[in-house]
Amino acid sequence: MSQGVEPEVGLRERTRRTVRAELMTIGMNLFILNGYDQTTIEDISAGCGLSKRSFFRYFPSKEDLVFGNLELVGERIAARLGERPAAEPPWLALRGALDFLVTLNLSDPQRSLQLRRMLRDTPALDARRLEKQLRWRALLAAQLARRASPAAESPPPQLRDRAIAASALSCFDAAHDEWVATDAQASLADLLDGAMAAVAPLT
Amino acid sequence: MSQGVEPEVGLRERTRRTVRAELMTIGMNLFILNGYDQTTIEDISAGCGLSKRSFFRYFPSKEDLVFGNLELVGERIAARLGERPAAEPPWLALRGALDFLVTLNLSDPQRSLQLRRMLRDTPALDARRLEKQLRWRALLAAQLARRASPAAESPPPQLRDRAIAASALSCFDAAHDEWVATDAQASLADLLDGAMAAVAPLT
DNA sequence: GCCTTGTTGACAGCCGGTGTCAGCTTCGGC
DNA sequence: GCCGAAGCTGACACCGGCTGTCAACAAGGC
Repeated sequence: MSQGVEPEVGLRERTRRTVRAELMTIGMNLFILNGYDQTTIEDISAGCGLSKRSFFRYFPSKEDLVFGNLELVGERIAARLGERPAAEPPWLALRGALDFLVTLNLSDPQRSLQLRRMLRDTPALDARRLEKQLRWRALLAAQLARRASPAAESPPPQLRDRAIAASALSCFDAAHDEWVATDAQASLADLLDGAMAAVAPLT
Repeated sequence: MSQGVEPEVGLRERTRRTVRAELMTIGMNLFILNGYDQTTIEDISAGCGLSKRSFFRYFPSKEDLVFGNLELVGERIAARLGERPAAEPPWLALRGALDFLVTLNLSDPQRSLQLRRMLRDTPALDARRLEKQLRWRALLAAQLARRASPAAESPPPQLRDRAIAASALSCFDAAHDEWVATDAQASLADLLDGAMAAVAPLT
């Protein structure tokens, strides 16, 4: 018995992770059901049998219940970008890296739709999502900087990389909104292709 | 005497506008001096001889002290876009419209630098700026939709317009950040040219 | 078994934001 | 001028997100 897959992790850490996950699912369910602002932290923590104070020992803020994993997502996209062939032009490489986001959304389309609709009804929360995206921007720009780029001096390379990375993310947002508008009927990958091609050719 | 330039506006409205303006300047000064989060609404309203409650009769929230005019700015940019020749390609037309933002920043560079630095230290506030920019995005996309565009069906026109508008705004952000990084030494207009040209040729 | 460390609930407090209310000022009609 | 309607104000109470503190308890290492 007791053949733990992770022998390094004790009871403490295991229960902690369980509670964390439970708080996330309970919270998201309540958010989608009653709205983000209408759901208080006491509602969520009471659903877990915890006090309001204890909630903040698992999450630094209410928003992190929703966006806690988003930094990791940014790192993944950047990692994908790093794996693209060096000869590929930046715009095309970004399109490839963004396939990670496409796959992520398609892994649970229903959830993705619900989340996006909740954000639409909670502008302040959507604003925080954009803030997280600023970090993605920086990570992607840093990856572009590592790639061999046609030596041009007229735009400082840092500016060039950030502008391209930011534009690509904007295109994804536009595509994602359109995808939500079609109730996930359209192909997110095709929409992203269309959005990016509309800005610059995907050569 | 009493030859008011605006006969329509009574004493009530005049004092109201005065107080509003005073709250904005006092607030911004305190924000830049002590930081946004460290400045309480009572600090600001007390500086104006008002109670905390009265502050909210002039501004719906603390953030609106900083971003109150931003919606108007978006409308102005969109208006500029509407004035561009119909034959001009969208990317170039947006570059022209964004000259409004360039001029705005250059009208008081010092203030612009201080504001941007404060936003850098207050991520939550910067997030709200991005939220306002979402509105700009929509306004600009709507203007693009009004323009004659090469009939293409593969990307839905709404998606196409939003992607292009969002990318242009992202380029401005990148250029603006670079401009702030150079302490306003570089030419904001040139940086914007460089950023947009790096994404797509400004033809 | 003991001691360190982590976790918890309870309490108090700060701040942004809202509802309410009574008292005052401005304004418009007369 | 007068007077009533409408606007503005401060004071108070309240909510919810968030933080500091503290005593009690459970888990883990030794």
